[in-house]
Amino acid sequence: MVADPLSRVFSALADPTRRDMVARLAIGDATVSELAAPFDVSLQAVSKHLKVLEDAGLVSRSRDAQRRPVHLEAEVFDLMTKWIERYRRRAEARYRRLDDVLRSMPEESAPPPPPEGTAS
Amino acid sequence: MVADPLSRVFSALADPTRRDMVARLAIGDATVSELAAPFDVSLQAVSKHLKVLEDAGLVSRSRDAQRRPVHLEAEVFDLMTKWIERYRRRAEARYRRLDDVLRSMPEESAPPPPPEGTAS
DNA sequence: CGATTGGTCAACCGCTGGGTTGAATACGGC
DNA sequence: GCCGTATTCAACCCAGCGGTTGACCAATCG
Repeated sequence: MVADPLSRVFSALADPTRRDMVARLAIGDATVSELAAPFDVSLQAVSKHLKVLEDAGLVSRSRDAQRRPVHLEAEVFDLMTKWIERYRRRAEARYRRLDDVLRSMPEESAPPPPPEGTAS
Repeated sequence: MVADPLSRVFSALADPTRRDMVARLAIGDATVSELAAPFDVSLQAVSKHLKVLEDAGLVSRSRDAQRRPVHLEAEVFDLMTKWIERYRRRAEARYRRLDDVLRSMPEESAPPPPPEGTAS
């Protein structure tokens, strides 16, 4: 899995089980078994999910005797938030602009608008 | 593809090509061919990508003669943003709390903390 | 030391995702 | 009505994902 960071984060969170794990980890660190408990899957499956989350930078794992406590890393969320906010704002701005245009020229809507239609 | 909305949105954006398309659409609506131009894939592949984005509620498609202009829908972004913000805030709050704890009791860190380790 | 607990590695399996090509559909122009 | 343009549908291919089981490490307990 050698994808770009953003793809890794998004695809890590595209799985509901992994999102649930993140939700659980937001409350506090947990061991693999603790994380596995609520889910009806093998420990190995959970281990795989954790690897995905770790590769995405969403969690980190340390060591405590036999246990491997999992810790949620909040910073990576920013990567997503920034990307999302960027395009959302642009889209919303466009929407408001269009709104203005429609208000200022209400007759230009039904018939074929002049020539070309590529630019904006 | 009958997954929950959040999974659909995250997994739609897990693909770099689709993110690029969203970026392009943030500038303004575009036809399928226009969207396809920058990418080195077939028109059919682009059509599939658009279907994924549409199923996720990220874009909508109308009709203009033979063309099917694609429009970015900003609202769905909120779904993600809300989810992300929720857990990020919790994780950050925990982090600050831990910080406080560590500051107030600097000796309790290295040796095995009392018994049990499940709760928090 | 051997046994137990906690977790990972490896191989495999069925399904889906992203890509292809080729045929079909939906319009507008003539 | 026919042709070209814009897009989608259908079938197929291959890689990767999420799941399994079985074997394997790591560390603590007796």
